[in-house]
Amino acid sequence: MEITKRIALAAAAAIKEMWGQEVAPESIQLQETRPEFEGNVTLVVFPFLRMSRKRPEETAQLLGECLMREVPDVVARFNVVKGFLNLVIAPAQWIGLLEEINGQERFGFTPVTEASPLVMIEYSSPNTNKPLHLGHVRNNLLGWALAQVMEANGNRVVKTNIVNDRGIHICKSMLAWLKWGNGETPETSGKKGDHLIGDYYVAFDKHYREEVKELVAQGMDEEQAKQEAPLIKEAHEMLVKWEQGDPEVRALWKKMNEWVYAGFDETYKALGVSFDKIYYESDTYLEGKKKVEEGLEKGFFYRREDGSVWADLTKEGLDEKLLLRSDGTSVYMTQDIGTAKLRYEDYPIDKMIYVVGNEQNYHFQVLSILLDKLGFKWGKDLVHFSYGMVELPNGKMKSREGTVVDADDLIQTMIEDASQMSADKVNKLEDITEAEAQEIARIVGMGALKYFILKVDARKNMLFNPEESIDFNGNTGPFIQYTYARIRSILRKAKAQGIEVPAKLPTTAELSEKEISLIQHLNDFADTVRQAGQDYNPSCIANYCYDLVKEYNQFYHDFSVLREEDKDKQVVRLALSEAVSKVVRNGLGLLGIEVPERM
RNA sequence: GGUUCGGUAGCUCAGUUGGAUUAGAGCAGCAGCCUUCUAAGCUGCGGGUCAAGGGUUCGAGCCCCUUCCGAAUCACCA
Repeated sequence: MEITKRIALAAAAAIKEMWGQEVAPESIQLQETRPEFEGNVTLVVFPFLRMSRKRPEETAQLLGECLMREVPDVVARFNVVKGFLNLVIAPAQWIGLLEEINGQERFGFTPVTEASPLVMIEYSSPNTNKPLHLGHVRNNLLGWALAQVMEANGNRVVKTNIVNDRGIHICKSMLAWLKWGNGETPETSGKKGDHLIGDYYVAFDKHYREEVKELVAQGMDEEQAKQEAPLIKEAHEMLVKWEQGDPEVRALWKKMNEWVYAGFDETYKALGVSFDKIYYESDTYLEGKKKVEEGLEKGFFYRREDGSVWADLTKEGLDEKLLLRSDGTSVYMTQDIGTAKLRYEDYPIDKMIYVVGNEQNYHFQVLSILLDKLGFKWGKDLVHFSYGMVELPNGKMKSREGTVVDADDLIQTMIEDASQMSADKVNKLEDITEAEAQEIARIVGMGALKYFILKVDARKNMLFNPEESIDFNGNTGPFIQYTYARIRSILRKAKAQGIEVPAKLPTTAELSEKEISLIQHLNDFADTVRQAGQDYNPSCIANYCYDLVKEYNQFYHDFSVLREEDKDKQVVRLALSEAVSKVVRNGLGLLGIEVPERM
């Protein structure tokens, strides 16, 4: 049993015995002792002063004596500072804990069974008219990490993507391609499909703005000009044709979407993300209409004189929300309802998590209420995993102003920088093939990018400065990967010397403060994983990994793992190193960050 | 204006359910450390009114109220 748990139970029993009060063992505060005091675990006695009716010091003293009696194998000795009871734990307990951590391949993970709750996570959700940018990268990395975290906490997870493949935006790209494309394809141009389509989207916008400008110059007011410009009218006509199923338009749409999907797949692969099921809005938007009609019949919604359908949410403290336009076409909300319906037909999900930016907080507040009204049992408790925007030094990313950080460019730059970095190193790895070097550069470059994004609290807006490239030193992914690679190197060398870490560790070795602190730290991994799942926040795992590795590094410089004379101590330090590497591998794994055996 | 979220070092960020005279990392700056298990590292130094004010209590960066500043949102856009 865990050390803290045993202490908490014993303390609760002692309190009941001495002062006759029931205390839940979980409510007893146990924390790591500050380095300036002697001890490993500290029990805070302030909450029990009312029960003991004694001074803090006296209360702590009594509790300490009681614990020495009750769990003598755990508590070796204690001291009292004000209301803090500092406990020195018997070394054998720490050895036991270390064995336990090393004994499990996935320490801190909750196993998934058939009976585990089924959680669906929607993330990515791209539009098909432009390539992915840094904002999407944050979404994809968070979505993937969250899926891993939910699984580590004992949930069955279905990762899903809803592709926004229909609407005026894709018609704009199609039209521009028809007008100015001369039949250009990804093959003939050598461009990635999503970039090719993105270029035509930009081209449309450019010509469109010129038209508007010209109309304004002719005396038309701007709002009218925006609607009257020939290009936008043509795009609208194309959308109507699309909705009517015009074979020519549909064929073009299909062809161009395929190009985009091929491009996205490359980016997804580079990011290391994947999906179990992909939905397309072209399939779901009609379902949404049906569902709204259904709600209309049941009286949840109402129809206005112009034919548009609305939901009145004023009772919930929100506004009235449009669900169908007066011409009967669907809006964003309608599509999400349709998608929800199809999903629930496919999977009997218990919980739905939407990974979508915080700009849509209001949308999901409304969606939750609507899905609940329409009878989705998970609607009320749906989770909008709302993450903050990625900002640039001069504000938001705006594709029109060309101030976007392209995902593919960024990935390529990161890998090149990592490659350069290792080439510049003095103590380069020798006997390494070119292919291995490239693979390491990929792992390290992506590690830097992923860690940079995931270490920040998902809810907060974050800043990315393109002028300064993402760091490889300090609090970064590569630093953690580097420590991992070094530990692996130590373990390889130990093995070469014939030293293996046994399952049963020697108990005679004295443990230093640093070693005990490291074992405690390792043990916290389980709590961190749990917390990440509870708060839907992978960032605490990233920060945990950094803290752990930082502590190990300091330990590593104070002691020699391989040169220790005392065999027992050496084995314990090797076991500790192994445990750190394993926890780091699992922790980074949850974030989708790979670890290199050498770097 | 309503709603929601945020404000911690020059910059980027941590800070678990309130805990210990001194609120932590990294970057940037300065000074050291490669015959020693990988220097993508380690050790020092400087840098803070935790936006401001009040409250709750043994104790507040964290909880409550007020104010200031910033962001998002409040579309027959997606």
